[in-house]
Formats: sequence, C-alpha cells, structure tokens
Amino acid sequence: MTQTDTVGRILDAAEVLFAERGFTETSLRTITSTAGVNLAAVNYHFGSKKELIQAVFERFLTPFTRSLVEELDRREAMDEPLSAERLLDSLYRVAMANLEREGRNPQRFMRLLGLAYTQSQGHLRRFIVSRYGDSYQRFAGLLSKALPGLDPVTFYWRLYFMLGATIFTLSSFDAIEAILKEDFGAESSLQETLERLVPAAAAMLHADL
Amino acid sequence: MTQTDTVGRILDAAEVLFAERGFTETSLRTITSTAGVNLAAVNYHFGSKKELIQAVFERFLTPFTRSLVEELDRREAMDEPLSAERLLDSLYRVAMANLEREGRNPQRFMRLLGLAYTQSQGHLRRFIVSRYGDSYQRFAGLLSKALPGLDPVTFYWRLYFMLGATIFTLSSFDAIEAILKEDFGAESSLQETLERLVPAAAAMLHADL
DNA sequence: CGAGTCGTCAAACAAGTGTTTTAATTGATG
DNA sequence: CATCAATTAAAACACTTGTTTGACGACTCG
Repeated sequence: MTQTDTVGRILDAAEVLFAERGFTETSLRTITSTAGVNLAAVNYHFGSKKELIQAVFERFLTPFTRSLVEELDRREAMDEPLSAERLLDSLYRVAMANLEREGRNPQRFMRLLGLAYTQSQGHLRRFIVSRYGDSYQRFAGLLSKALPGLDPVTFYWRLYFMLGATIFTLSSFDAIEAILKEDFGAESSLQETLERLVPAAAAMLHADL
Repeated sequence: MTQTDTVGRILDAAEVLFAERGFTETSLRTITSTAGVNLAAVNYHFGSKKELIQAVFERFLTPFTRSLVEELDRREAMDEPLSAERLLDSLYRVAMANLEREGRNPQRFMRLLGLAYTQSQGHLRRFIVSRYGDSYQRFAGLLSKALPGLDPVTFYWRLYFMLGATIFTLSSFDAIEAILKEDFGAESSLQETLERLVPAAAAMLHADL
C-alpha cells in the first residue's frame, strides 16, 4: 500500500512548510521534494493545491473537534455549573492532548490556524466554517451561558479578543519565547504559557462594563 | 513635479492592495496598473518590492510613532500616576487621530500591522524593530510601571496577549462586524469596538495571578 | 542652443509557478 | 502468465513573477 504512504508524506511535509512560510510562499516543488515524492503526486492524489491545503486542515481539525465535542458532552452531562475558566481550560486541554497524542507540534497548528484567518484564502475560511462551524457555535453558546449579564454583542467581541490573543501569541510562541529568554533569561514552556493565558482570558471575559 | 506624484500613487495603491491580499499575493503589475503608472516605476523609485513594502510601513508608522512619543512626553510631564487604562486609551486615541487626520482607513493599517507579524517577512520585522523598537519599549516600560506586583515575564506575556487581541480583531474588523450584524442586527463602529477593547484589555493586564 | 540629468515607457529577461500529459512501473486478480 | 487498473515518473505546458534594458521625451542649467 504505497498510496497511503505518499499521501501521508505529502501531508506531513505540507503541514510543516505551510506553518513555516505560509501557503503562497510554499511551492508544490518544495513540498514534493522534501516529502521525497514526485511533483505530479499532489495533483494526482489531492486534485489541486487548494484541496491539499484543505486536507492539511481536515487532518488535524476533525479529530480535535470531535474530542472537544465529547468533552463538552461530558461536562454538560455532569450538569454542575460550567464556569468560563473551566470551559477555557477544557478547550486548551483538549487541544494539547490531541496534538501531543499524535506526536506533533502544537505551535505549528496555532500557526496554521492563524494563517487560516489572516492569509485571506477565502476557500479555506469557507471550508472550515462549513465543516466545523456548528461545534464552535456550541462552545460559544456554553461560554455565553457562563457569563450572564453580558449582552450578546459585547460577548462576541470579547470572544474574538480572546481568539486573537490565543492565536496570535501561540502562533508566535517561539519568537516571543526567544525574546523573553534573551531579556530575562527565563524559559517559558507552552504549558506555562497556557496557564498564564487561561486566567488572563477569563479576566477579559469577566471585565466590568 | 511628476516624481512625487508617481511615488505617492504607488504607495497609495500598494497600501490598499497589500492590506487586502497580502504581500506575495499582490504583484507589482497589479500595483502599477491600479496606480496608473508604468511597471518599471517601482524598481526605479524604490529599488525593489521589499523596499516598497518597507516604504509603505514607514509612511504611516513614522508619524504615528512620533505622535505617540509626544503624547507620552505630555503624560509624563503632568506626573500624575499613569494608570494602565489611561495608557491604553492614549495609544488607541493617538492611532485613530493619526489615521483619521490623513483621511485613511484605520482597519487597513491594523491589517498591515497584522501582516507584518504573521506573514513572516523577516526583513519587515527587522526593519520595524530597528526603526521603532525604542519608542515601544518606552510605552511598555510605562505600562509596566502602572502594574506593580506583576513579575516581568507575566507582564510581557500579557502584553503580547493584548497585542494579539488588538491586531487580530481590528484587522478582521469588517468580517467580524458583518457576522455580528447578520446575527444580531447590531452595527458596531470602530470607535465602539475600541471602547469595548480598552476595558477588556485592561482587565486582562490586571488579572489576579 | 546644446549637454545632461531625470523620469517614463514598451519590451524583453530569466526564473519560478500550478497543472497536464504521456509513458513507464508496479501489484494484485482472473 | 497475462491483464488491467492504480500509481509513479519525467517532461512539457502555459502563465505569472520581479527585475533589467535601452530608447525616448521633458526639463534645467551653463
């Protein structure tokens, strides 16, 4: 079964290269040569570069979203009150567990998520929303319920503030960490950074009007 | 004096197009044709595409940074205690005033700032840090002084959280606004969004450890 | 007027892009 | 073993990219 192998090697290489340089800055020739496969293999197996990009996202977003939904199911079944902190903690914990299980680099996925938003590839945004939008609407709904007394519009803006803080810092984690290390000699693990992020994000959601 | 005119037209067109599509997705031919000038004009006046990108940033970052420094001078001269809220408010106010004065679109510059960070054009990041780094170190220093009892590493992480929330949301302002309008029928002005952002960001900086 | 700089222009350049084609190779099935 | 589909391979395709060239006109200044 060589097919699965070629497809996997292409996805592995594309994932790394896209995260490092972005989509348009990464050529199919670079991908196929680092994957050790023929140039035509991308178009043969995926159809086009666009579809390859979507496949890269699908491979990590599908299991991650499923885990998140399962976690939300569990939390809701216990029907103890769901605090915002707990929900954020669940979100980050699921993300980390999912990525580490597959032995992949969490920052890389944050970089990819960031690219999906900033690098305005319209097709990608549409693909992600249509495929995973419902699950994240559900998360937002639960979070909103944990924050009574917040009007919907303010809530949604703060949700985006939080999303921005998360994606931006984690996708630049290596760069920021290097700066802090040089200035203060302090190493920061990703774990520690998330432990800083959760209470900070929660405080932002809870801020007085 | 046709020279100034051509240079200005190129900068105007490049500014808009870069913000809309990113750097690599915008070709010199697109820029020169929407600017109504000859293709060779870019290389003639700026040298290369890289230097054009830097020139676009220089044109709006230089006056903005100067205004910010002047504002900080004024605030410090009054030597009343500088709260974090006041500092953030100064920052946003200066940014808006600077951009509106020139009749340009504030979101566009946030998009450009976001691109400067995400689209990992190394040369741009180096250019900005070397040119404007000192001024922003000073802002960070004042903000840090307004938040005693916060260890430096946590402070800097929260500073990046804040930066991420700001750049991310404001650079996607139009998209987010469209979503909120569809879901809640609520229009949000940029002014209102900043008035939501300031207290939220301040709460994040002040969060308990 | 004539020399010389500065800016503009059309054209060409070399290199790189995603995709397609056609042929070779593989591996399983009847 | 022969057959046939699935996969890989090399080459070419058509097009776009940033940059350079050399001719041409406009202009100032001695």
